[in-house]
Amino acid sequence: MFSKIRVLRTIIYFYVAIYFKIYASMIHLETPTEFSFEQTLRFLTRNQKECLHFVKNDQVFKTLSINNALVLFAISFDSGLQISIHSEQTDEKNIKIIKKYVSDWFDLEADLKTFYEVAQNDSVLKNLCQKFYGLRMIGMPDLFESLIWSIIGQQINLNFAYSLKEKLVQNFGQKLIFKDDVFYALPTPEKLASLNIEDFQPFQFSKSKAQYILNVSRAFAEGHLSQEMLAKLPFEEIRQKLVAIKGIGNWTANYSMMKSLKNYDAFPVEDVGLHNAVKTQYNLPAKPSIKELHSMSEKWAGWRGYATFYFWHSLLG
DNA sequence: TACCAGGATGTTG
DNA sequence: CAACATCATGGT
Repeated sequence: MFSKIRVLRTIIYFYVAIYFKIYASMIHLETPTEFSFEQTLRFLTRNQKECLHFVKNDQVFKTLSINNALVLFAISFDSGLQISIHSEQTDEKNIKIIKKYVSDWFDLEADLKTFYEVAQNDSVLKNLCQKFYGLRMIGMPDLFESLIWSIIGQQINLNFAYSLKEKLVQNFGQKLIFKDDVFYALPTPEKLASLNIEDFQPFQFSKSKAQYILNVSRAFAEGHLSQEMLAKLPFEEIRQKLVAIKGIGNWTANYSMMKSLKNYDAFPVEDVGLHNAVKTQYNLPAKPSIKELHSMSEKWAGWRGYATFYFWHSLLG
């Protein structure tokens, strides 16, 4: 009789432990009315070489470095976002950080209603908004990541850009192994700052591209530049501080401002993808000039970055 | 082979 | 300030 109670107690303990193991690390994140998980996945799966997140069975896997420790979590959708954390320690602090990260990443806080109202001024953009209803600007909550990614993407096609990023991440990034799968996170600024131009060349980086990446990495590693520092500043001051770094031009600055700093009006007007999308969507005989784009974009005032994102999305077909 | 790709910098008029 | 030249690297 005594041993039966012990067995029973053990069983109960076991299931209680399982319960907490599973449910203590399940997080629910409310989504706004204008939110489409389908469009989110469509964007996130746009390139097979993407190595900083992973999508399988409508679940998005992401590794995040929190206090120098990698944490893996998976996001799925079921009347709101469900986040499960696959990590040993998941304290309240980490949960808070992850919630904030996902909210920023999928841009859950943006006032999409107002964007859609503004889009009514432009029949072409209005059409895209109906087609991609609920698409939010999938961002990069980490400014360093968006700067590195946009420098990689300068003047080369996206496919090649993804393959350069893959090499950078796999060779210098942080690695986490979970159930025989390998998950990566971006190299730290310190790690990249410690490299030389020659270290990049075996991976097909041009010398200038490597130098630009070093410039940004060193600025971050040495504390001359940080996301917190910039986030407080007004639009033009942020842009100027970014452009002051050799290798960051207007396109890169605006790209990062829209993707990482929630400057929804940031407008990477030099973007070739935008040019192609606008040509197609407006049925123009040729790609628009920068001047023409500035003029067209007045209709999107306040939301030029969001409009750009929708035009990019139209390139997926 | 010439031209293109989610540009940036430097020089010239 | 705007137009041009040059830089690099791979893909088509």
